[in-house]
Amino acid sequence: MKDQTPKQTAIFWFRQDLRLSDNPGFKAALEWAEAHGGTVVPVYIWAPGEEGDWPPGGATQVWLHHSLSALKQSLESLGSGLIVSNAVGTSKPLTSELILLQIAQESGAGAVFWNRRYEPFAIERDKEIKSTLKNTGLHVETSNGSLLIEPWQVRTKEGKPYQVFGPFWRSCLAQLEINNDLPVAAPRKLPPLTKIPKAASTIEELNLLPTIPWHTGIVNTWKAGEASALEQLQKFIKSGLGEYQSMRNRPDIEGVSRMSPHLHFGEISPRQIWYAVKKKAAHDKDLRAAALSYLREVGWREFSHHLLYHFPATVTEPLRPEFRSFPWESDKEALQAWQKGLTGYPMVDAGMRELWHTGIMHNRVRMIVASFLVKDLRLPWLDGARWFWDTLVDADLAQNTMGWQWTAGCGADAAPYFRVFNPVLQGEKFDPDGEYVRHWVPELAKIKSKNIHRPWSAPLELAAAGVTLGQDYPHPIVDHAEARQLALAAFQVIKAAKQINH
DNA sequence: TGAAATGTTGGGGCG
DNA sequence: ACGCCCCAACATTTC
Repeated sequence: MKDQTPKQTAIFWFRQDLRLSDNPGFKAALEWAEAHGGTVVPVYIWAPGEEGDWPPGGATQVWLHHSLSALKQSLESLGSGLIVSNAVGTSKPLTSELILLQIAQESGAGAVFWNRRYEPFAIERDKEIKSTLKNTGLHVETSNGSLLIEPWQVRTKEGKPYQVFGPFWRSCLAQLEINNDLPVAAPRKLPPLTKIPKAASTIEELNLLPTIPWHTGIVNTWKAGEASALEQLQKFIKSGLGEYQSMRNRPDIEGVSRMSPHLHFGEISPRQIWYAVKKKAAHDKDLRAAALSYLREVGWREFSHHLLYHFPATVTEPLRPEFRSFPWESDKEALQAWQKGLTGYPMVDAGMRELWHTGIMHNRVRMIVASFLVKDLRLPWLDGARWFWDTLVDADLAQNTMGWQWTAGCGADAAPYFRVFNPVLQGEKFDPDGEYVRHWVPELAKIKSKNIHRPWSAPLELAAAGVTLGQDYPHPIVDHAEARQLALAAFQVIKAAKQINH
């Protein structure tokens, strides 16, 4: 190759958008390449060191491994391929920036494309990379591939970011009625990947899978990748949407869409979901309410990104400053009991075990276990957030942060301090037959549903089932009624702190 | 996207 | 027959 080779190639940098359909950044790269008579080099860079304090957790890595494999296969089946680059484990430290520059040089690229991310450290890094690449004469273009509306495109009348979900979503809906691009179909074929850069690695070499195989539950529960995401969406729309409103809080029933990990990795876009659901509802008027209630949950995902973008400090700091003086406990044993699903509260333990085993936890149960950690045990919400970060396949900084701050009461539109979930009542209400508990806490499988959420109050039944509390299943690590009083008392402390600050 | 405490009402048992 | 008490059942208030 001569030095004067025209820069015809476009690099597309895959990040949290591991799909080919409705991928605006990828589409832009393809169009640029076509216009310049060149090709596209699809790239994925593994650089966990650039993820701030939140490098991908164990479950995330397992998912990523399989999602990258699926993506690579689709790219290859369309005549292209995926360049996988590893910034970790080499003798000299590499960065995404250096890797992109190197690939650009080797492939004679004239442009680099990607879809935007919204985590504070990612914004910072991407800004630097963009500036560096531009300074070397490259054309750089970024797109919105992950959200219905950009965080900065929704504002209150005073021009401020929203802190309450209701008006936020109303405003989004109004905008989306007027202006919402249709999803773009996947390309039917791709320009060939002619030259493999020297830095190219393999998915295997990223070492994303654990050496001790704890991840079989995840593998058996899920199928990562775009095809699986689209298939699951269709299945949900066909057979789950109608009952969504009535069943969405029932962890013992398949009542939810299970889109969250697919959305996190960008195997599907929220816009694809939006249009598929809208289309179904237009076809079947009876599904209108169900469709709105489901899309509202997609709205919470949008809201979380809005909050993360406008209040980046909330990743570690409470949005409400008075919570800095909340008297959190420090109890390693209690934290571990919670993590392992050994609190003695069946509903909490079932959730934590489901999480550990499958990488997911039903949303209703997330609220229950989170409330238990933060209010019954009074352990810091960040401890919970970090555990979820490591164990959830859908771990997403925006949603994780918002969710935990909501539960702790220190976030936007948060649960008021006095709202303390009773794990027994929540179990009786949302797992009325005890099937969810029976599945994840098999020690209690023989206990009748009347008592399964409070086994300690049924000594005869426990004896008949051969279960001894303290041996086969733990005693409750706290008394909920007492714990509630202590939580309410703890909140008086920050009430006082708020007074002093004002 | 709670739960507990407190207040109110009305039917039925009972002296 | 009547008033009194008890206590579900429901409503309201409080945390």
